[in-house]
Amino acid sequence: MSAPAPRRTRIQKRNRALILDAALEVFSRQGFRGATLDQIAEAAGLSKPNMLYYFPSKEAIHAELLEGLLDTWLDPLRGLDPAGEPLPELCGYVRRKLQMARDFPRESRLFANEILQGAPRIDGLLRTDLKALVDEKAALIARWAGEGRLAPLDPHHLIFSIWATTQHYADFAAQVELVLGEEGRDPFPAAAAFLDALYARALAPDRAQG
Amino acid sequence: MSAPAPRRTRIQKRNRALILDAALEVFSRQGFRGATLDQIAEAAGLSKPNMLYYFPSKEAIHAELLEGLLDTWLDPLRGLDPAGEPLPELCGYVRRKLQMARDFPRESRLFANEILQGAPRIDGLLRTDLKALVDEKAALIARWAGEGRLAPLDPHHLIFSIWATTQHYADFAAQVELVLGEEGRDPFPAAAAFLDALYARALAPDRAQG
DNA sequence: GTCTATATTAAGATAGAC
DNA sequence: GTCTATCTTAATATAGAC
Repeated sequence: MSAPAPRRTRIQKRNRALILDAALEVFSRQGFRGATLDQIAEAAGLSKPNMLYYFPSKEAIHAELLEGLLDTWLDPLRGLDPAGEPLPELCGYVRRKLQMARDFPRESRLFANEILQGAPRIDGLLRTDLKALVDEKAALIARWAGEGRLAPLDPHHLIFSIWATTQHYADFAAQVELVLGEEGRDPFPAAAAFLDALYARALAPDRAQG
Repeated sequence: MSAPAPRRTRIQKRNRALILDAALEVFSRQGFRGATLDQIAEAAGLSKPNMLYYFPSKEAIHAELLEGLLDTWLDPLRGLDPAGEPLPELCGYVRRKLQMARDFPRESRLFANEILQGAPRIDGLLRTDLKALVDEKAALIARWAGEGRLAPLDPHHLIFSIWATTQHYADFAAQVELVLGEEGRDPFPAAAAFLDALYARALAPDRAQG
């Protein structure tokens, strides 16, 4: 489906990477319309015309970021293993997803910005790739619940809750930091412990009745 | 602290309300920088200069929206009653917060946009009003947990998880709709049932050990 | 590949008539 | 209170020299 990777010189690779990194920084904070090429060029350390030598337009830069995003973003869910034990599998998923929020907060915010706006530029990918994967994993979770190996919770909404609780630490980091009031301190260890306990409790299957 | 409410004619009240409603619509989707006065004026059904007769600037419109927001937004948490039963109190809080997301999705997105950008315009209010209320209610939850009437979960992170899971249905509505694939249908009843079950399970106190 | 200079449109805001 | 016209700056993008 994707075009073949074009051959690029070292300098092209370097500058494209600089631009994409700078654009991620700016788009993830300001959204598409709020970001300006000036801000991105400055963050990349390039002149605006030089930046536009590498990408034809603002839209093209944004599109390239979004394109690469969803695949990485769904990796943790892909890793949910039908052959594993339900409870550890789901707790592992939560842990991986939280780790993504910690390691890639800008990607999380870029995605959040896009969805907040109504997903105008990523709608197609969500309808196909995202929905297919979620439906597949929701079916797996439903099967586990049906076998009594997991609490009987709506699988789609369970996945939503995992997305929400983990991405919260990237998307709402400013608020988390202010509320916890320990502004230098890393909130992720406590978040990981909390989420593990939350889901371990909520997902444990009902005891077999006599 | 607030200035006294200025006296206003009927036409002033009507037009200010039209402008604020239109601005909420636009700011909540596009963020502060992404929104334009042209979009807001058009949505309000007023000319741009006429709109600027009622508000001195774009910033002033946005500031007025944010100012009114936090109070309403925190009402559900304020309702957490120290005299009530812990489990029903918390489930009631979740229910009220979800109801807010359903009834005021634009307010939720406005808030989300502001935090995503690093809370530049609402930082002060969060440090004072928000933090004070959260700390107060977290202490209450900690007390309940200490008395064995609630599961021993970190109260601050518990509150974060409730914010995240409920606001998700407003902020990420586009994605929720696409993933559920029933595009006309209201996802809130199922969400309410799921969240009630999730928190009822997770928050139930450990059984007393012999 | 990179730069300066600039064309073009959009956006925030104001002037002044009515 | 509302409008048309307009000022000013910012923003996307391009031309063309080096």
